[in-house]
Amino acid sequence: MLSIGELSKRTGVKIPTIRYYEQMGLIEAPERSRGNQRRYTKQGLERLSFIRHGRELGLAIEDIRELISLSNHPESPCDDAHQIAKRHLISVQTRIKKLKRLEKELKRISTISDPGHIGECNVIKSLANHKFCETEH
Amino acid sequence: MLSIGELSKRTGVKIPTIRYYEQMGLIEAPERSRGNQRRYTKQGLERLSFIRHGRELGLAIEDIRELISLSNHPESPCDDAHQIAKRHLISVQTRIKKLKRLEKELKRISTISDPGHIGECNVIKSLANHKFCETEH
DNA sequence: ATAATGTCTCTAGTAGCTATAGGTTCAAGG
DNA sequence: CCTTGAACCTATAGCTACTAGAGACATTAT
Repeated sequence: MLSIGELSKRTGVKIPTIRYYEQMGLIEAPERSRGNQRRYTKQGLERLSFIRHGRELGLAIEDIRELISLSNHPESPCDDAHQIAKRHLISVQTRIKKLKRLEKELKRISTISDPGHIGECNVIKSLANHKFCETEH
Repeated sequence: MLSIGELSKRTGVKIPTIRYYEQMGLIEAPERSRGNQRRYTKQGLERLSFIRHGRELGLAIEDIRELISLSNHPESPCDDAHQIAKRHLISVQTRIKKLKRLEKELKRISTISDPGHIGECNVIKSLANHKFCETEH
């Protein structure tokens, strides 16, 4: 039986976050000690690790909830789980593309040398100026 | 003089967001029409564009606030603005790295073929299993 | 003049936590 | 057995950066 602190250490999920997950029904409320403290089993640890991994991959809580409910019906088709992963893959690839454009721009504006006062600062100018836009609006 | 709707169209910032920025003091409260509607000048448009660009680059509101206040003192040194851009560049590069690891993992788990039922689903298994972790915990 | 669209304020909701206050319980040392 | 200090409890509020809704008023086009 694990206390909430031990569970937190083993999963890397912070204590208030664990309680928050319980409150929103993402994990089951565990047994309590005589003094009303939470006591977790191996199952509790596994589920929280599952959630942690999903969050690390950037999945939304609701996606994780869906995956959990899928995994509770071991005979149901696997397609849905793959769909969630694929959908998320696409959004991750989109984010990577955007960040790379952004990286390029930041590199450019953060390495140019400036005369020394804000009036001539290219960082400020870049942000003010539409012609540096890579997205249209 | 631009109405809030026109300003919104030209900058790509949604109307409630513009009002929110005003409320939090990121943009100045503009003049009003006789009927109490906001009327923006070219300056208002420029400042909001500046903010929009910063947000597109992923800068936090507080960073943008700082840049604005720097740009209001045109004789102050330019270093601070570069610092903000550089600090942000590093965080962007970190995010890119993380997302790429994530992309790899998602690609792997979303393309493997499974026997058809959740009991054998590798998407679920990957999330449950520590040995697939690329970060330690 | 009237209808359609735009705008106003105010409040509450969103995601995913994090922090604080004030009290209780647990485990270890004496 | 008693004490002490860390860990735990609940409840509430706060965070970032918006977004959505209600109900009323303004502007614009016909």
